[in-house]
Amino acid sequence: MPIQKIEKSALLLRCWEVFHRQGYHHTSIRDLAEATGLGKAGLLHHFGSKEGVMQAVIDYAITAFRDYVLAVAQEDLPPEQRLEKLLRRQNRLAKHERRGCFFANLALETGRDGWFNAPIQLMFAEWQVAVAGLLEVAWPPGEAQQRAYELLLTYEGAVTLYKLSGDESHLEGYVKRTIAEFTTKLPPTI
Amino acid sequence: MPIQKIEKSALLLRCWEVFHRQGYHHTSIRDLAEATGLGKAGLLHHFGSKEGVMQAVIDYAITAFRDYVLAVAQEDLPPEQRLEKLLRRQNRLAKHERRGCFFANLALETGRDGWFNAPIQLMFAEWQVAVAGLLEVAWPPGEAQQRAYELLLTYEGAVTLYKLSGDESHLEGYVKRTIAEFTTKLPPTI
Amino acid sequence: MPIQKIEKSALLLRCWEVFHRQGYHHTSIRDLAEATGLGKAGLLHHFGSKEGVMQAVIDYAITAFRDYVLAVAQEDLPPEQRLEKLLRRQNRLAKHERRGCFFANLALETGRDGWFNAPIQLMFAEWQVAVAGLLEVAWPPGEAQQRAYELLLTYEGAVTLYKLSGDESHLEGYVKRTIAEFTTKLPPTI
Amino acid sequence: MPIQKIEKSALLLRCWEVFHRQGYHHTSIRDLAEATGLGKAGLLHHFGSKEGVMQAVIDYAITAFRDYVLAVAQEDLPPEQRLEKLLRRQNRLAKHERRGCFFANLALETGRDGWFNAPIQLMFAEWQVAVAGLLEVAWPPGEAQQRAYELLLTYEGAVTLYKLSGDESHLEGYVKRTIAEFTTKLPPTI
DNA sequence: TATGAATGAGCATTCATTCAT
DNA sequence: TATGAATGAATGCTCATTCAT
Repeated sequence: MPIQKIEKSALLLRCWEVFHRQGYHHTSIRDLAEATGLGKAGLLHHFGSKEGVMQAVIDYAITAFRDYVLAVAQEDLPPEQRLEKLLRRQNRLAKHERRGCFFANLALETGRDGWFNAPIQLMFAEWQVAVAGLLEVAWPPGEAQQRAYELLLTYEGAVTLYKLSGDESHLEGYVKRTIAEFTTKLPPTI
Repeated sequence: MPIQKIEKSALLLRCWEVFHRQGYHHTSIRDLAEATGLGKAGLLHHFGSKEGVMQAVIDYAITAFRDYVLAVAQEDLPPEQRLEKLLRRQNRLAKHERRGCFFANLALETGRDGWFNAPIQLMFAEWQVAVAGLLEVAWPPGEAQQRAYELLLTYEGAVTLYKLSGDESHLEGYVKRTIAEFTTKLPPTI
Repeated sequence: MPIQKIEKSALLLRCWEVFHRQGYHHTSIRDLAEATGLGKAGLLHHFGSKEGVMQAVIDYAITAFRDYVLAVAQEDLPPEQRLEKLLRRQNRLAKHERRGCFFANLALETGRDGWFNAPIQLMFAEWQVAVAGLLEVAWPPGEAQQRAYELLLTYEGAVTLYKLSGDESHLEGYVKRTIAEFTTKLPPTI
Repeated sequence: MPIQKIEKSALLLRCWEVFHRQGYHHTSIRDLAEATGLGKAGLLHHFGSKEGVMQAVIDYAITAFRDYVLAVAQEDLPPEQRLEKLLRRQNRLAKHERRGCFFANLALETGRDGWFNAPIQLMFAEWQVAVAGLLEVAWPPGEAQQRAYELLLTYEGAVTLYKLSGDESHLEGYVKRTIAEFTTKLPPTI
């Protein structure tokens, strides 16, 4: 049983990589089958359909993002280090094969009819909460929330330009500007 | 001849709409053929391949964007009105069938291997130049440029969240915040 | 499993007939699908591509030719009867729907770039060995070999004229002349 | 008018080359149009259909073959030189791009239903007459005719093996053996 | 649970040909 | 006479999915 679960998560990681690399429509069941080692029928046996695979992959990606990125906000570090670490981890994901933000890619590709929109919106909301929590050391709650929102916008823009150009300075400049503004506002630690 | 050109641009408008609605991979030659009224073979006679259609559509979309949005920066209006008009026209395009930014959609869908990346990057560069030109009324050139860059990032983020949620306040808030900051910095006209 | 193999060989027989009747380029996957009863996709599932079907068909045809024609050279009969039987069986194949020699047809149609040339050359070499073996009763090895070579040339010419005209005497004359020359050279059996 | 005729023959030469290289079914109107410089519609305007092009090409090829190869039989040379020259010219044609015998290729590709069979058969009959005429110096008419027939068979076989293997010795051996046998039978000239 | 065969719809593209100019 | 546009059928092949084992 637990072994099974491990296997399933390895399966989903493989599928996530393929979807992330090729997008939803451009990925075929065959691609996923080859990436996982299961046959086409085997994959569909597990997930029911291509859409089913994607749903499982999104759940997996969200959990992974929470554990790898958002969890940093709760670590036992000074807040500006927590913020920087969080943003850097986020960037690291985006740089993987220069794929950018998995969630934004998916949202923009599948668009208004996307059945995936809802979980992605929740994901973004969680991100804002986590970041706003950090910013509250420097700004009052309302302003912290607004700044977290604008940071999200800027990040998605930066990742778009990065994916388009391959120029990592879009991502790095984003972190630097954010941290710089944060630390100057931080109360002196004495 | 001129009649031909008009017809071809009508053709490209139709194709642009379909690509914008469905993305590149999810659009079939059949879809384009039906949208234009030409048969599949007729379309390919003009453009050679699906990729050829897309290339022509991108050229068309860039020209249209320049004429409809960027040209506003040169109009005979007070700068803050020019900026607002430019941003609002941009938003109007994004709200069309809730499709968001055609160029960003395309870039994120086709990604690093996209043969379309180069013209889109040029498009974004032009945008930054046009907007920075307007901002120079309020800020010194270097800062105006940096602010134009950050406006681009924020816009792409806003449009992503708009497309994801359907909530137009992402786009409207973006314009309001931008104009507000601009006008407070503007020298008094008296 | 063994059932499968039988089915596959029935499949290949059907495909061989179609290719033999229509040639390679003039045969479509659709034609093959209809001849076999499998759908187009079903056929391609087994062979991967039209070219893949042809490769399998060539292997099948070579094996069948060996078993049906060349094997006669080893039968337990007087040599002149073996030669005649071999040539007659060859003719019988050529007369099937007046298609001529499958291997020569293919070679001449696909030509120098044909990926099928190599196995066909081997096939012809085997033929020469088998026939030369029979001729050695009447001529010394070197001459037997040369005569087998010339018999091959003449046969391919005869089959060409037969296919062109439908006149079976091209094939029958070939056998008669060959056997006549062979038997006159044969040592008396007492 | 005469200029036109020259142009038309240049047109047909181009088409002949393409058909000879690719076979009938594997050649498209587009291929022919590109080879001739005329547009697709232009070609069809001249010849009515793809089949019409081929018919004209066959007429052209037959005339050219008569002029270039068969006419040698009437030249003012000793008969064995005429025979050798005729066979060598024939070989030269076959070696052109390693395409083999245009007429046999066509006959084997299109087969029993070929609308081209009749003129090709006439062509072969003419060949036999021309060669038999030469052989009559060495053999009585009936035998000369039979030998010409067998030479035709052997030639078609040799050209098949040449096309298959690219080994020119099939063609050269054919000429050498033929001439050798002819000259030994020739009455002393003294 | 897993696999190979099969299916019918759809893919981008090419075909020979026709038509209007 | 010649050309570009257009057409409807067909091309080889892939798609997501189902089914029998």
